[in-house]
Amino acid sequence: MKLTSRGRYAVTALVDLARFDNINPVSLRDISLRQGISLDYLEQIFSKLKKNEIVKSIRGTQGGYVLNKNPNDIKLTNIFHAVDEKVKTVQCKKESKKGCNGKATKCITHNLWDELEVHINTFFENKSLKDLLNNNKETRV
Amino acid sequence: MKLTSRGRYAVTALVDLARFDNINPVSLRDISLRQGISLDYLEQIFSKLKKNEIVKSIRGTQGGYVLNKNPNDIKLTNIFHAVDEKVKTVQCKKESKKGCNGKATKCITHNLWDELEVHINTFFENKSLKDLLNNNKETRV
DNA sequence: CTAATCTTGACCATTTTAGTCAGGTATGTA
DNA sequence: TACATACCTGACTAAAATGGTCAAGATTAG
Ligand code: FES
Ligand code: FES
Repeated sequence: MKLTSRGRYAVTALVDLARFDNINPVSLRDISLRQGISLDYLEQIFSKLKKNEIVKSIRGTQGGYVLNKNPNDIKLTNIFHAVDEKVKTVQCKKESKKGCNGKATKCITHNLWDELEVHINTFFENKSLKDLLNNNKETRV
Repeated sequence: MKLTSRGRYAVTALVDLARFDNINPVSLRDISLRQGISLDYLEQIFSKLKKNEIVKSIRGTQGGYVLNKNPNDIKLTNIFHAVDEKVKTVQCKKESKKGCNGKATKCITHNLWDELEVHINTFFENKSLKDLLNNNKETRV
């Protein structure tokens, strides 16, 4: 199971953004330079974050992005959902009674994978951007 | 983040094996038929499980595989490790002070990804094959 | 002997990832 | 008004990972 760079970048970029957006919009160019993430890739990512109403954009000179919500209301779940970083422990559809690869029934370990998915998602639901900001200011233990 | 079929198959196959190995070795062919997993793929998987001393093999007619340990001592961690299903939340090396892609320092969200990795691995460390057997008996009735 | 099984290694199609590239369009400022 | 800054969009691609298949052989019970 691995976390993609896209998901990592989305969170990192938003933490960066959250730190600086008090006064002015933050440009992707700045984030790119500060965090060492490709500008072109960031643009793809922020396009998704915008569609999901996590950030707002301001065009033109001196423009950039600002958060569209309180950092406390932006959970990792929301961020990951926005950039299609989903937790998938199975192939089969949840609604369907069928198993993976169109098998007639669910497999004998199915409950386990459901549990695992819940376990991971719980982590994402309990972390907000606010937590990450605090966490980082404290230089943390 | 997604769990690979390889990891899922390994666990499913071992649960199947654990159910039947009381008397005789269990052939991969049987597991393949019961669980609907490609025989050739199972062979790759069991080769790794054997190298990691999770199962023993018995060759020849009436041969097959048997568990090499008590189901209680086979954790998901062990199984996943054996088949290279690792939890990776970052690209950078843990030992190194450098960040992802050879950056000079770790990123500002690094702690988060470490936490996440621990959170997931904890789940795997607390589940044994025994748990899955019990679990399954309960739900079967 | 022969059928059932494990053993090994090569091979491959498809999908995903992590970007790059090449254009736009909008807008504050000089 | 010119122009630099920044967002916006879509196409493209190299490399890796995934989820297998295929072929050929070695062991051993019956
Ligand atoms: S994981 Fe899909 S059938 Fe169990
Ligand atoms: S995840 Fe590698 S530097 Fe933070």
